[in-house]
Amino acid sequence: MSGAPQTHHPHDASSAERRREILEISAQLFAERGYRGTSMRHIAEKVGMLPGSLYYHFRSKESLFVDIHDRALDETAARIEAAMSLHTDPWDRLEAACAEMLDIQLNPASLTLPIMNNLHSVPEEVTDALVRKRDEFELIFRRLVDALPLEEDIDRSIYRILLLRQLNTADGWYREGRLTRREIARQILRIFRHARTD
Amino acid sequence: MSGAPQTHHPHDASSAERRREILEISAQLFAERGYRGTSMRHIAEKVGMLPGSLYYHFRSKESLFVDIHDRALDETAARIEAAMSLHTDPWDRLEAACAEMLDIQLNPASLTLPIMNNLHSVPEEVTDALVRKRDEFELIFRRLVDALPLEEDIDRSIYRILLLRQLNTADGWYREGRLTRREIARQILRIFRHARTD
DNA sequence: CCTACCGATCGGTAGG
DNA sequence: CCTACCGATCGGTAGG
Repeated sequence: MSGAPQTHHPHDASSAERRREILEISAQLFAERGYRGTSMRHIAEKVGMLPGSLYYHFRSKESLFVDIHDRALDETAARIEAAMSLHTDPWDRLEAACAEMLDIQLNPASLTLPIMNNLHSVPEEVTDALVRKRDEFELIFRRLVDALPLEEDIDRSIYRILLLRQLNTADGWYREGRLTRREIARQILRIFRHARTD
Repeated sequence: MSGAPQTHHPHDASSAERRREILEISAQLFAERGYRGTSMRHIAEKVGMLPGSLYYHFRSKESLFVDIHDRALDETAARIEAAMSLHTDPWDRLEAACAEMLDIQLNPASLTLPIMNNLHSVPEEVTDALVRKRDEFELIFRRLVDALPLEEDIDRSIYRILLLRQLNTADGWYREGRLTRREIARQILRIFRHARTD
């Protein structure tokens, strides 16, 4: 319960802070320019240290990325569960989850912009671990979708995949101004809402 | 009408063939590993020439990518227009277009796998040209969606964007075997079909 | 966390 | 289309 990070070196308070700072800054860079397009030198520059110094905090670029990815998913899962729990109706629960997810994905100031997709820009050695973590995360949506009173000719597996794609890739086209995040969540749900009439 | 490529050097028949071969092979590599993850050396190796020789056929890696992108969109537009034109009902036309689009996006042997999204893996100098070309292509879907008898509280602009996202990113999750491309097109349309009842 | 550095790889070019 | 090469950049490390 101490919450100590699983680092491989002394983790006093200031070191943990610094580590967190590196995570947040590099998360933004990875989100903007992709894994390969983001160099350790660039990260170091924005953090305000020299390139080699990053390796005092992280073993490698890959482990830095995996760390961001895992933390982002954990935090996102927690926020979504909290938002869902305020509702009981299955459609309301789904909408709350989607709105929260969009809010996270579309907020550039967010600590958590994981590059949820386009894993082919990440070296193959780490994709296995990322996919496993992601599958675990998506169980939330599997449960949400399974609880829906959907029309019977809709494949729930495809339905879930399509919905998640929509949420995860929204940052690729969203532009501040025209529509709020919440209005977009509404429109997505508007399209995906196919209630069984019983 | 000669169909001669707009190259900057002699384009006899065999040179045009070679050029085409480079385009097809590099298109696949770009699709698999992203722009930055694909090196000119790797392309050259798969084509069967030495790295420097690629520059006999293309001015730069960027221009090679832009060329692939433009050709892919032109060919895709032509195929979609042909598929659409077999129908008159707006929903049938949309479904035909989507099925064709999916068929292209999900076919690994296809000459045209453009990496339609994730433009942030491409250097900024070329994204303007790519986005312009893409906007032009998407006019097809703008017309298709505008012709639909949609329920009135659905934003056609968002609707079009969401549908295109779905089609363009399908290769990120599709796995051969479980469902055919046509069944997926059906499921997507099943979700996006919200007819006005009038 | 800095200094100083390594080997590998990259896009690209001159000259034939 | 090959030979031979360039400068730049990359992830990472030793030693302090």
